[in-house]
Amino acid sequence: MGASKSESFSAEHNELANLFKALSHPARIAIVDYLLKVDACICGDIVNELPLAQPTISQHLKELKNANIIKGTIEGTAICYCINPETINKIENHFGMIRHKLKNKCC
Amino acid sequence: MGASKSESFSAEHNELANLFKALSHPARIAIVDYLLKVDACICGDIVNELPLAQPTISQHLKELKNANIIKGTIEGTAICYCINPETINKIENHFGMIRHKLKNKCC
DNA sequence: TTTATATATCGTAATATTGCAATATAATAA
DNA sequence: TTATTATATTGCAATATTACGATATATAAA
Repeated sequence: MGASKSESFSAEHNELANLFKALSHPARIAIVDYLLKVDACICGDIVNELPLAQPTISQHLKELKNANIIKGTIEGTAICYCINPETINKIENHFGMIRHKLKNKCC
Repeated sequence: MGASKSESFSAEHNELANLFKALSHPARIAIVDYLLKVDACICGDIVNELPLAQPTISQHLKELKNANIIKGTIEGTAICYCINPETINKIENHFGMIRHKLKNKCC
């Protein structure tokens, strides 16, 4: 075999795993980082910022979009990408919940 | 090609990506979830909890250990696994930082 | 209309991940 | 010592991801 047995796990566990999978590549972390650095959401020059070819970046952006980590709106010829705060909050809350549950543990 | 061009990205971006990669599989999310549910850290029966063979689970545990998400201490014949709160805090803080930076943005 | 610019999709080669049977290792029990 | 039990490692087949050249699409400018 080799395929992930995702059907064997709960929808929630799969959702979380997919969210983290979207963040599991340095290029995608760099994209998120860059979107944070730029003052406004008028982007479109991510291709010049990263050491990857345009189709590769387009692919990474698609994965971030599918995971709802970023949103893109058409702005003339370019596309304006920005981070989706809801997803960020969702992830932060998830780890806050874990931290909370850990408080009563032995370690 | 096909290999991730990780050398082209910063150490920090690679570190974060590796952390999320460790959480990018439903089995590993399920393991973390299970460690949270169990009262103490005396575990050892993760194999019976998940629909995967023992070598597969051992491999997933290894990846979580390498990413410092869990720690394992030898407890007689078994091994006692528990979640590393430091790493959880680190991730939570990262997203808190992102949320903070987003406050001054247009979306 | 034609050209230029920005992004997306297709096809494919290189590499990585996943899962497990078989086997190894290590500690305890008999 | 020889089981027994728990976990790790090896080897390999199936599948997924990554990267990019070529090409397609879509909008704006000339």
